[in-house]
Amino acid sequence: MKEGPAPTMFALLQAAHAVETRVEEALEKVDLSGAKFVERLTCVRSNITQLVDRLEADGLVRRVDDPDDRRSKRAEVTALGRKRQAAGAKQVEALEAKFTRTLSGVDSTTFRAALAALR
Amino acid sequence: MKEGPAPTMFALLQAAHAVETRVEEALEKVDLSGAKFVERLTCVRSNITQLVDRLEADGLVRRVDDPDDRRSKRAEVTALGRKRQAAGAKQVEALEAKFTRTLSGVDSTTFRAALAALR
DNA sequence: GAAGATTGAAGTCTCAATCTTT
DNA sequence: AAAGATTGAGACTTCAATCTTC
Repeated sequence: MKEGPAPTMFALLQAAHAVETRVEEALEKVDLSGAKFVERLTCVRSNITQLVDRLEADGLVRRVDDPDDRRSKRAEVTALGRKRQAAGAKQVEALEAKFTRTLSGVDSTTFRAALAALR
Repeated sequence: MKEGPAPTMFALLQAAHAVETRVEEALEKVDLSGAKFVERLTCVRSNITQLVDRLEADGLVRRVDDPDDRRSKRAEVTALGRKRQAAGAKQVEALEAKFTRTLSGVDSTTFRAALAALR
């Protein structure tokens, strides 16, 4: 019945998942999602298209033609978008503070070095 | 232009995302996905229904009526399912080994304690 | 009514194919 | 041909509603 302790790799994934859930919940308070808040650029183009679709539907962003390149569209953040972004940032900052407190007993340099090695 | 270093919280999420991508890629080699391999029970019921749908479509699982409770279905793993599971486990083990090697310079007890605190 | 499973709808992500513009 | 955006399809996840059985 060999069944060692849960590998560290899964402990990492589990911890990250828990943190991510908290981030999503915090952003939900201000009617945002993680994806909408981050507007990440580390994804495929079609994902951005759909994400901007949803942001535009929420009135947070407006598509504008790029005058310099007619293939391009610019996503212009609306006033509501800026307000929402600020509210989201506030939520995330609060979470970061709590995160830091939770890890107050840990040497952050070492911890971050370990995470960086895994990237 | 205050713009501190990327918070540790995001470093964690980023590292976990990188690791998860590698896990998915490894499982893809044996025609599995992370969800199909883990068959996690930490999700809502409707998710399980759909996951079993996909597993059944792949021939890895078979729905069987529960004789003791006519509301229930049992998901019986097929021979192919067991074979696939073993292949997936092999891939994951290899990744874990690499993961451990990458973190060989880190005190795993401390690292795991930090992760556990975040759960 | 509560517990099983399922369905429908929506968000997030990826890939392949397409269309326009450069 | 290469670079922009988009569309269509599929995987994964959640929630709300429904249906059957307990």
